[in-house]
Amino acid sequence: MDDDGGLRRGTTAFLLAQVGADAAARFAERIAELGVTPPQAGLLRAVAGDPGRSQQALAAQLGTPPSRLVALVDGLEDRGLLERRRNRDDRRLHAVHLTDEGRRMLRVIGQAGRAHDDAVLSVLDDEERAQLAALLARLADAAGLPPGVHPGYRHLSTGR
Amino acid sequence: MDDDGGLRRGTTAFLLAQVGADAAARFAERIAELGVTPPQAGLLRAVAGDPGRSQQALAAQLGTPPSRLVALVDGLEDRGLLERRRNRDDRRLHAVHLTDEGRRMLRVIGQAGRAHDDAVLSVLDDEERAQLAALLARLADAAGLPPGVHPGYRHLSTGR
DNA sequence: TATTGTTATACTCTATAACTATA
DNA sequence: TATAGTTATAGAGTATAACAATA
Repeated sequence: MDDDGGLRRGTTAFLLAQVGADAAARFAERIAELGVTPPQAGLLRAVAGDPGRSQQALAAQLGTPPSRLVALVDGLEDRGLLERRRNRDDRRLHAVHLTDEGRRMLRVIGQAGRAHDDAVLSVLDDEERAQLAALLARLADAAGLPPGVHPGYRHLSTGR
Repeated sequence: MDDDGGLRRGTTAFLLAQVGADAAARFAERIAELGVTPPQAGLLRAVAGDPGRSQQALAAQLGTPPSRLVALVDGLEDRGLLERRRNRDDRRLHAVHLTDEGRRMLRVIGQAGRAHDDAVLSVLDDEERAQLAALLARLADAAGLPPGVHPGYRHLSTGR
């Protein structure tokens, strides 16, 4: 049976970190072909979820310093995937929107994500996948992780 | 039931990356109090698993460039947790060993790891923990992840 | 004065490549 | 020449803090 309670591979928490980091790395490789990094994909997704927000609001949601968000938006604006629209009433605010091309890119990223998901879980049957998804969702809830936000955004030095 | 097949939180692969990164970050915080980083802890563990190996062998196991391993060994040697012993037959080789203090530290890290594991999994009962451990072990096997080696060691630019 | 966004700077981590000493 | 280890250097990524524009 080769079942030692999961300790041959270390603790379950270590396994989680190990498998999770591998999954993240493989996803990064996949979307690298699209010319996008995981933080960029996350920002596109965050913008799509609630278009027109300020950069401050986006930074707060992602848990990243505003300065980093500026650089991220810069890169995606240069690539024509995002655009800043200045608010006429309060000219300090830059509402961030997806361009048509940004929406297209997000769809392609979504396809890549589903293909990636399928590749990662290929050795599990449907019931096992559902079990795993449910268990992980409970861990995410317990840890207070916001849906759709990768902890890689959170800056570590100040703790949050 | 609030069960949408796990998609409220994105794909299962994303959840895996999210929960895994959070677990890794929380473990890092925990052992930071011991004055050790996760890569250092991983190296101590690798040395303990097969003491006296050369730095090249350790670098190969961990999937890291030799230059990085030198720096890691340097830090742990300065802290008195590791020692290099020169091979008399081939004076190029430096066999890496744990010191007594290194063994002590590794035990404390192990305790921290078990406490961390318990904290991460606190919302799951014993049966659920076993299920999760088994599912993750299968994913790790399928991905070809070597036991006890965090992918964070693998350099990304050259692919491996 | 306070807030949004931006820029400047510095720091950490890591890889690559050159170098040394031994073989 | 080849190999183990080391050092030097540079790049990516990110945070902190100072700054400019607007309120």
